Amino acid sequence: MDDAAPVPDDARRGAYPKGVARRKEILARAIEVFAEKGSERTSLRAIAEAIGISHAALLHYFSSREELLVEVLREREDRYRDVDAQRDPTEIVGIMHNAAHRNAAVPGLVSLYTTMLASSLESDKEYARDYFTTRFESVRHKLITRIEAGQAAGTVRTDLDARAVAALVIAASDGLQIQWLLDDSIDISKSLALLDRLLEV
Amino acid sequence: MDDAAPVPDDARRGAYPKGVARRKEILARAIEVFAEKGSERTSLRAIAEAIGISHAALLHYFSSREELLVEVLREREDRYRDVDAQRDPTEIVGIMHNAAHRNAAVPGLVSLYTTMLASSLESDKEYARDYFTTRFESVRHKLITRIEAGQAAGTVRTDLDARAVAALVIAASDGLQIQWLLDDSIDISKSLALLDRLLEV
DNA sequence: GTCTATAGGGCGATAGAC
DNA sequence: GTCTATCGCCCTATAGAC
Repeated sequence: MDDAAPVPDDARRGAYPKGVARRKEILARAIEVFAEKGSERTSLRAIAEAIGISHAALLHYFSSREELLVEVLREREDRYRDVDAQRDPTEIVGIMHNAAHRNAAVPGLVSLYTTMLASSLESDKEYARDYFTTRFESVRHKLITRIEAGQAAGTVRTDLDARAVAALVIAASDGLQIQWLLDDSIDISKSLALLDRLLEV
Repeated sequence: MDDAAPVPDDARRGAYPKGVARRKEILARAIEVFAEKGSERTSLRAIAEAIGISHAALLHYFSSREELLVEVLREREDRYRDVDAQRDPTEIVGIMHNAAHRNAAVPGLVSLYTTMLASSLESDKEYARDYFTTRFESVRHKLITRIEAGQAAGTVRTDLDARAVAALVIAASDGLQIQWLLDDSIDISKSLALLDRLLEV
């Protein structure tokens, strides 16, 4: 939160302090909107209307619809980074479980995540694809560290490849959320707790 | 494959024999096209062009773009139903593993599956949502039967809830495919084999 | 059964006034 | 910094000729 420097301290796209603040404000409002309305009506015009500005104003802060939607996901995830970091470093499924629990309150954001993930597979969606590949790689790494810590501490089976487990845990977490979005009788907690038990020594 | 009866023996949408044959032909061609090109350019116009007919002709056989894309997924899946049914009835992860192996050759179809799954979450996509909810429920059921058979045969841990395991296995399978689409260093087989081992007694 | 033509609309993005 | 206006595109779906 500097004041006069023209340096994009936000690490992204040349943005000046005032602009950065407004941008954050817009993102916060967008998160609220998506939490309620989900991946419905995600055109620039619809989002702008929901936020209460024009779609042209939206494009003043985000250079494209794709960038806006990705930044919504990033911002939302960043909010909980510190919370997760404070958890027991040998917990593995626990941190996904925690995220799933938070997400249960905002199916709209889970739906947006899924929609953007699918669209990132298209060749002209570089911005989204970069976000997801980087995100997956970083989450896998975080998990690998935890898995190895758990193995060293004797709470996790040592006959398992950490990277394969990490990919599996993320996959389970993402996949269960989708099944749950389609059928809320699916019990994400139950399946994740089960996976946790399977990994135990 | 009857001949003159106006009954939709295809179980769907009033279609007459000649029409059914042509419809299947179109679906087969569409599967080829998607296998190559994936979830790119999936507009009716683009699909029609790739197949070599007009988009209006396409709509003569499928009442909407949504229906066409769902039927592509259904047709493709139906092709392997018998193959799976013949496998050892106590195999669990094996049948997902098998599907994953088939899919590795056609990332385009996996990508289409993911895109349609995401879009089925939107409220105006009833046709797609019906397909996916029914499909998930039926795959879960198939797996539950296998899990219980495995438990009875003594090859699967008996301290696990079959439905929770089923949801987990499907989630893992779907989720790993997505990670693999974004990063082909992800080893689906390795993670699935690992899950298989975890379920063993 | 397949085509061409077109209706009819939403979209992302830009230009330029204030 | 935000707006209105508009461009130009692509889309789904339909109508009607052949």
